[in-house]
Formats: sequence, structure tokens, C-alpha cells
Amino acid sequence: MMTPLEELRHSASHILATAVLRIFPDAKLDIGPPTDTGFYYDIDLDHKLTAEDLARIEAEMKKVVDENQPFLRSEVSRDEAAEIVKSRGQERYKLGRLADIPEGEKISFYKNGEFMDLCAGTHVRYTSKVKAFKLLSIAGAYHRGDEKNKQLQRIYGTAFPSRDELAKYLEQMEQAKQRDHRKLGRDLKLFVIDEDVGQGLILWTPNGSIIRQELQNFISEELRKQGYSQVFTPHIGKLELYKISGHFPYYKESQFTPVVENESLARILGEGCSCAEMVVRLDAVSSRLAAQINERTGRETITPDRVRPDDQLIEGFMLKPMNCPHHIKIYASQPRSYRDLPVRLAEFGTVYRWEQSGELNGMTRVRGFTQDDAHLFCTEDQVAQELLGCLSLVKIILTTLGMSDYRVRVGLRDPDSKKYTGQKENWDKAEEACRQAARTLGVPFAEEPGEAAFYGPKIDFVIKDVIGREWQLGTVQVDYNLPIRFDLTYSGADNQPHRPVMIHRAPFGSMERFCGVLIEHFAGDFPVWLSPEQVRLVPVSEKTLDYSRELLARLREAGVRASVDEHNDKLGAKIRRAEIEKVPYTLVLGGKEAEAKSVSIRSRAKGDEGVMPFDQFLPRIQEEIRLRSLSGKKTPA
RNA sequence: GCCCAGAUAGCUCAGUUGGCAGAGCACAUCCUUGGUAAGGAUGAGGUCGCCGGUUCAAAUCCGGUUCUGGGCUCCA
Repeated sequence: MMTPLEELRHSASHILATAVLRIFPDAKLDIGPPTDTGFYYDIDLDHKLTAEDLARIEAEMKKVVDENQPFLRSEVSRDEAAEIVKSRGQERYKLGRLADIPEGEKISFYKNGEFMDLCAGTHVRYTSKVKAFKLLSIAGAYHRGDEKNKQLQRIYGTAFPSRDELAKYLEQMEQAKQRDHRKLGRDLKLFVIDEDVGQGLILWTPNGSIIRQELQNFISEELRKQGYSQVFTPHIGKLELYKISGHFPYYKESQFTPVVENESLARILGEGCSCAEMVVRLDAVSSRLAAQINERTGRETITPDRVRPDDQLIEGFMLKPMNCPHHIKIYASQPRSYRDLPVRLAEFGTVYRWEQSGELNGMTRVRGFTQDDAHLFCTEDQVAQELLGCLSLVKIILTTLGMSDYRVRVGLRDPDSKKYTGQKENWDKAEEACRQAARTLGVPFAEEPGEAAFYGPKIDFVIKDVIGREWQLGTVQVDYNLPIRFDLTYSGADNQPHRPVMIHRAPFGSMERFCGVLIEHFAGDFPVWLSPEQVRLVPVSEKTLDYSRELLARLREAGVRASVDEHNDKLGAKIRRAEIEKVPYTLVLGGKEAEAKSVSIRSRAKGDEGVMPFDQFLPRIQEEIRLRSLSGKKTPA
């Protein structure tokens, strides 16, 4: 059953189809459902739709609305339905859609004017009910969402019960555009992406680097409190490392091509090795490694066809697509006792993944990014406690940033599938631990069977920003697989080797995505502790330039980020500049202030706050920074 | 990767049927020395994304390519 709004939008999509068929009678229709924000219709049409076509179609839709056609439902048999579809020349997609309807379910059509569509309904009574609508864009969309199928043209639009609501929605879209991190990133000089450096590779400019550094400092402080050790590891690792972990060639598609050693490359070229052969050899492993992995995992994890003689193997390195193998090697670098556990290794680790070019987006979807990563090595019994620790960290940081609106998804195994590694009892324990941990947060959480990784259950964080958009950021994952593949052990109280459990966690995902979300969350109005420039000193005239410079030195000495506006402009223009650059505090310095060693405070949050001695202002802002207070933030619109 | 649309000064954009490259903001210099969101004048700044083609002549037309945007697919 549709909500009234969905009904309205669904009806709008039928009106869209009606209009399209009037203009392009040979259009073949697929489906046209309502969405969260509007509706679309997928259409197969040789003519490439243009923006002008969109205007024409919209005008025709208005006519259909004015014609005030009733939406009429009729129920028919399966054979009759097929006949209707064929008689209208719509068999290309509609017959397939008809076949999707389960046996025994009612088959219905909805008719308005000359248009009739296979449709479960429901609809508004008359086309005239759809008063406030707008077509928004044309996009390509694969039939049934499968990239192997033909790509259809999708027309997106939206509809609301009233024109006011439509106008409000369009206004909201406009505002969202204003706070887009790509726009703010450029305006506030936070980051750039350069064509010559590469797509999806972020260059953090000085201002953005300050924000990232402050966040990292903050996270690091919390990690130290929680007993983490910070480590550094290189950006590359040998191909074999990822063959042991199983990431290569399994995730080869989403990794940068391996860096092949010069000697290896020269030898292969000398042999006149074909491309196909080269690919096989890249994937291949030595018989020694295959035997090891198969022994450890207790099954034929590496099949004999992947094994090649040593002289055919290709030596090379990979840009690391994840940090775990490196951290595992740190764990494995010395004997571990149960008394040492948990070992918590944290790193702001930069990883590289080959995202498809069409899905790159600003800072939120990139090819090189730095995870706030950590790997916890613990005993079975410690898993639950460690999960709690991970979640409390998330809670502290999100609360500090004023992002307390979030939910978690607990990914559990699919009870019917056999793809999971590890023992059932461990899974049961780990899943229950995830469930319990999520419960302690006091935020909504959903259990999703089948969403677990093959090596363990996980907890995902979905964060809602101030304008209601949701962002999937980090995850916490329990892993039984890698400790086996790397043969990790610790000595237990019984003096026997035991297998540790690993927890992977990157609660904020990556610094890039997190900062991107943060930019939009704050609309660039960062709290004082995160602001690249915390104080702008504005001399009323050149006469107080010296006083301004004196205060600048004192602020810098005190660790406050500040600058003097030395432009030859009037006060109003300097205030405006500070306002546009979103500096939280502007100190206006005229003759009176210089005389009294005071400052006239204008804050981003409250405007003109009056005059105060500088010696009083300094501790005030220092305290605000120290507390990582949100109070300096402009109240969100 | 696929579909569609773009790319002109640091930014936002104009540029007609192919005929000398434009505006506003920002920037620099000078005048002005000021009291809470734009004082005035002058100036500098461009191989019109890149490569090739058509043409007497290309920002403009054609082909290719790179990047960007909106979607689709994907996201360990």
C-alpha cells in the first residue's frame, strides 16, 4: 500500500509516460516507480532526450493534468494482460514485468485518458491532483539494474501535494548545493584535486590540513586513553603479502595494478610472455605458499591451477588497499602471551583502491584515502569488551562534533549460506557480542542477516547530517579468517598456542570522506577548535595596524590561529571578508581598543559582542578550543 | 566502466549566422584613514581543457582525448 505522497508521485510518473508517448509514440516503457524524493520512468527510445525535450514533455504533462483524466483500475487475467501489452506495442519490457508477478496475485492495469499501464497501483483519483511537479534530469539506467542489459533513458522528476512544498524542496536542493563540500572546499581553500596528479586523489591544502590534523589529534587522544598503540607502515607491500591475506587476486578489480619489479619485468619481456599468460602468472602462487595456506585453512583454499613453479612467479609490490596485513605482521613480529592481549594497533593508514571513474566524487569517493584504522588482536572472551570500546570511541567523537544523530547496522551471516569461514559457535558468540554492543549505544540499530563479511559479523555506522542526509562511514568487523591465514598465535595460560581473534575498525571510514561530510555538516562554519583561522584581527585604520600585529604575535604565541587583515579597505569590507571566510572570531581594533588594550569582539555565532580586555578574551578562546566546544558554531539553519 | 551534459581569467558566467577575447567578484598600485557584511580610480591577468581535421579565417563546425557534473553499475 502506498503512502499518499508515493501515490501522488507514482501518478506523476504515469502522467510522464502519457506525455512521452504523445511526443514519442515509439517509446518503449519499462517501469516508473516513486522514490524517496520524487519519481522516475525508464524509457527505451532511440532518440536521445535533451533538456529541450524535457521542457516539451513537462508542458505536455501539464496538458494531461489539465485534462483531468480519471485513473481507472481494471483487473485482468494473465492472458488478457499480455494481449493488452501487445496491442499497445509495449511488449519489449512489460511482458517481462508481467512475468515477474507471482502466480495467484492479481494483475491490474491503470488507465488515464489514452494511456494504460500494467501497474499494481495505487493512484490518485484524477490527473488534476498532480499540481506541483517538475522534471529534473535525464540519466542512463540499466534495465533491471544490470550492467549487462541495455541502458535505458531515465527521466527523473519530483512532485508534491502543493506548489509551496515543491518550491521548498527546490530551495532545499539549492541550499544543499551551497554547502556541497566540493564548492566549500574550493571557496575555503580546504583541498584540491588536480588533473595531472590524478582523479580521486586529494591534495590537502593548508586550511584543510589543519582540520584533518586537529581531528587526528583528537582521535589520537581518545585512542591513547583507550590503550591503543599507534604505528606507521609503508604505502606498499609485496604481492605475496596479499596472496597470503587472500586480497589478491580476489579483489584485484578494485586495486591499482601491481608494481612489477624491474628484473621480473625484464625477464618476462625477454620470454615474450603474452598478456594472458602475464595475468595468470600475476595471480599465481608458489607450491610452498599454496601448501601453507591450504594447511592453515584446512581446505583447498588455493586450487592447484593457481600454483606455478617459482621461476614463473612475478615479483612485485602493491599499493596497499588496506592496512591489516601490515598490522598483522607487527603483531606477528614477536611472541605474544595472553597477558599481552588485547594488542590494539592504530594507524591513520593511507590506502589506494581502484574505484571506477564514474563513481568518484569530491572527497567522499576517492582512489587514495587515509583510514582511521586499527586492528585489535584479542582472545575470544575479549571480543565483546573490545567491541564496546570501539563503539564508545565513536560515540565520544560524534557527540563532540554534534553529530549525535546516527544509527548502526549489525551485519549478520545468512543462515542458509555456507560461504562463511570459522566455527558456528564463534559466530554465534561474535554476533551476539555485536548485537549487545550496538544495544549499549542507545541509538537505533537494525540487524541485517546476510550482510556479514565472509570472515565475520560487522557493525556499520550510518550518520545523519544536519540536513537529514545519511552517510555510511565506518565499520567494525570481527575477523576469524586472517589470523588463520597468517597463522597468528598467542600462548595461553595453559602454555599452549591459541588463535587470536581480530577486530578491524575504522569508525569514521576515511579522513577524506569524514572531512567531506563534516564540511557539509557544518556548512563550512567549523567550531573554533577546527577552524583553519580562529581569529581575524581587523584594524579600523592603518593607525591601529601596530596594535593588531602585537595581538597577532600574542595569539600565535598562545597557539591560536590568527591573521591580520592588512587590506586597504574600510571596516565594513574587512568584516564582510572575515564573514565570507567563515572566521569564528573577528576582533575589531580601533583607537579606543589600542588605548585600553581591549578588543571589540564580533563572533560568527552571535555578531557584535561588545568590548573586552584582550587579557580576558585570550583565556576565553583558549578554553573554547581546549574543550572543543561547539558553541562557536553558527546555529544550523 | 556505461548513458547524457559540460569545460572561456583565481571564482561565477556572457560570447549572435565562423570574422580583433568580454563582464562582475577576487588580485595589484594609487587616492581615501575609516567603527561592525562591498569607498573611489587605475592596472595586471586568457594558447578559450588537450590533440587533430574542415576553412582565407575556429572559442564557435567535425573527430579523438582528458577532466568535471547528474545518473546507472560497483564499494573487501
